[in-house]
Amino acid sequence: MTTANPTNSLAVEDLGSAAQRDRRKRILDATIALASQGGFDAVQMRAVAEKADVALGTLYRYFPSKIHLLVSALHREFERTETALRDKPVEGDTTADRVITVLKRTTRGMQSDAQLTEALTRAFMFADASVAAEIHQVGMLLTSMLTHAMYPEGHEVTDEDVQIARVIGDVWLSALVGWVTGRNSAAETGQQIEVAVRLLLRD
Amino acid sequence: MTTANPTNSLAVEDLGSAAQRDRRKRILDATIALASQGGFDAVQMRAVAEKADVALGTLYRYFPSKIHLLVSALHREFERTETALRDKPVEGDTTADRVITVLKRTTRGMQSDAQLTEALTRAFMFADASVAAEIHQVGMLLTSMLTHAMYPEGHEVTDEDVQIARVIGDVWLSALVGWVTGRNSAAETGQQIEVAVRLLLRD
DNA sequence: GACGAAACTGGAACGTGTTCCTAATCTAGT
DNA sequence: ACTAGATTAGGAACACGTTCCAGTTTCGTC
Repeated sequence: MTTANPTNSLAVEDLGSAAQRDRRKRILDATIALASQGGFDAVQMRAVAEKADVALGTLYRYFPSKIHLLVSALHREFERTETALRDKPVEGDTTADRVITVLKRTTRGMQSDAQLTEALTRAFMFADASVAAEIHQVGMLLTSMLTHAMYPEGHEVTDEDVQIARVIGDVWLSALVGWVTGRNSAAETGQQIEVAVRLLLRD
Repeated sequence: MTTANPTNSLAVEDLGSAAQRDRRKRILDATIALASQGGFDAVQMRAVAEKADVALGTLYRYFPSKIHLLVSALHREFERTETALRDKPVEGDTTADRVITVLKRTTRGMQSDAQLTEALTRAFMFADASVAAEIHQVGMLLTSMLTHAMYPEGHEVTDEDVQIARVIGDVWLSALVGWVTGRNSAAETGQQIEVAVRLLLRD
């Protein structure tokens, strides 16, 4: 899956020079700042470029589209969340409780910045095949977060566990989309997730 | 929920004159024709207007955005599917079997026109709050399809049944998005749905 | 330190969704 | 049939994502 990657496509893991890493960071910072302030529509490529102090062409060299940009931002945010979560063990007696705790905490975090969440979620859902790589990474991160919640310490994770985690991830995403688009309230969103988890993890 | 609706917003249920109903139909026909031929990107508002033999301004009078247009098209298609399904009783011994049958049949139908499905699904997922009404209708239709599959004949439907149906609908949508964006193969999509249904409906 | 390649800047230009305006046409009420 | 009001046609204009280009700067190599 690791394709040859000579000089272009700095988007994923290629580090580049310090200046390049710094540019990339500035771009993602600008993206998130604009997104938190005005959501998906406020993340305008010209505005991102200006705020990141980078030419428009350079922005496109780093991120080939607005969607790539936002999904990459989502990835970075998610990584932050995941490492923060990885440290402290999750409280809760049953797998269901732990998963619900983790998901609700994450959801609450996202709901505290509705605009940002709207921007990132919409981008994630709108992504087409050209963003498959980045999407896949985010999906893996989410699944891993969930299996971690299911089994706190290096417990074996079966195929079925992964399947369940994936289903839960799907429901979580759908619920988030429902919330972002104003179809569900925050309470309904939490309930929707809880229902799904309890149905899927009744052991 | 039925707000006053004097003259505008013909999009949902307002019938209007025969000529207007005909225009609306021509627009949706053109939309679906373009979508099945070239997917989301091929549904260009100028192209739809021309193909439907309608001015651009008129198109926007009937459907206030491309997303509204595509979601309305999805709604019409879904209604067609649902009434077609409603007739013949679903075969299958268990609830899980019946639900899987219905979903797989529907999925197969959609996969047979990949471009159309891509267009409609992406629109559905990209929709923002302003499309909430149309989205909600489609969601209700889907839930009703699923509860119908669970209980063939006028059997009572509990709250939990509806919740389960909703979860299944979420998973189905996520799976569809995965397929549409080239992340999952058709086989994986089917499997993903089957896994979720069997987990949720093990009685 | 000089050279060539790659990256960056600044900005023009293009495509498509959306808005807006004017003139022509249709519809309802008399 | 006539008129007022609503609807539609036709098309210009604007916004933002994206592409492209010419000139400048940075970077690796000798």
